[in-house]
Amino acid sequence: MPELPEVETVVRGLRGVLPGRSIVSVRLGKTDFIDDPAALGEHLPGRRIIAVERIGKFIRVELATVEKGEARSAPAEKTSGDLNLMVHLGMTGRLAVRAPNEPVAPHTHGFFDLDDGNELRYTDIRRFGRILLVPAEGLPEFQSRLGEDALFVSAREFSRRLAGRRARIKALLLDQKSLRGMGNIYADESLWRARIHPARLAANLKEEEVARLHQAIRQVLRTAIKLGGSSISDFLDAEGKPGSYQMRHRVYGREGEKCFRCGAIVRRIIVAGRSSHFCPRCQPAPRPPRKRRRLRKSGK
DNA sequence: AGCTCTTCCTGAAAGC
DNA sequence: TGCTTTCAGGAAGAGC
Repeated sequence: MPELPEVETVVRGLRGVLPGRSIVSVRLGKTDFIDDPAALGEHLPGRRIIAVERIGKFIRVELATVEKGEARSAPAEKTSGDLNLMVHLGMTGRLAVRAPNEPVAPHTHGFFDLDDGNELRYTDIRRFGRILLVPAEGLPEFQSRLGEDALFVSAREFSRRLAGRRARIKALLLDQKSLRGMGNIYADESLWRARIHPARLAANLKEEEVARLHQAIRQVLRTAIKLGGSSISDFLDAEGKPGSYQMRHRVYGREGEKCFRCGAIVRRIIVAGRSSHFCPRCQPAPRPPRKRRRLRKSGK
């Protein structure tokens, strides 16, 4: 499933081919994951791609209106865009440039025809992804609804975001409004590295634990990006190549196997509605051992 | 504020 | 063998 490292990998791939290209036309299949399907055909054709960026788990394709008289060979870049095509890959989304004669993968629901004859294709088996247009002036608000990027957040800001929060740390890591870009795999991996149990309340973390977690997140994400992300459940980069970070997973998907650090058996529990993998010895549970306590016989 | 539950969707895997 | 059920999960919304 695409999380920050996978999205970053896709963005880097697209950045090499998309800027400078113009969108000629748009063809759509199923559209239930698109905010305003009609708007795509209305506003994209004729615009030129000037940049590709990552905002949390969103891919931002920045588009500019091509001025009248400006040849299609005119230098790209510099002008600032007036429209952004935002793509969230959800669980199974893929975004890649393909030649028209290449076979179309099943569940491909979006074709953005480019002026060089190629197609930017959006494929999404489960359609948990999302596509929407955000005008340039709406971008600040769009961004403000997401937290700091998990890869760039400073130690100070990170700890400020956790301070006083009564939510479980796992829930906060997954909450995009708190920290953008984290997903289930990297949350579990980071917590294991930092030796923090996923069900701990953020407010109860000691200062050094918060610092350790911040470090762990950076390390895990950086290494994952370097390896092209994790390819489980068929993630492929923009060129169709798998990443290899799944080989480095220390707890995710390892329930019942031995902890790489201490040898205890890795467990899986549900925290914040998500399956959470952890080592019961390295990541001690918070005091009330998460058992469901019987309601006390009323009285006082 | 934050928890649980539900919804969306499909394919893989488990169950019978 | 083959059909049925369960599960996985990002994000949003409801209800408590």
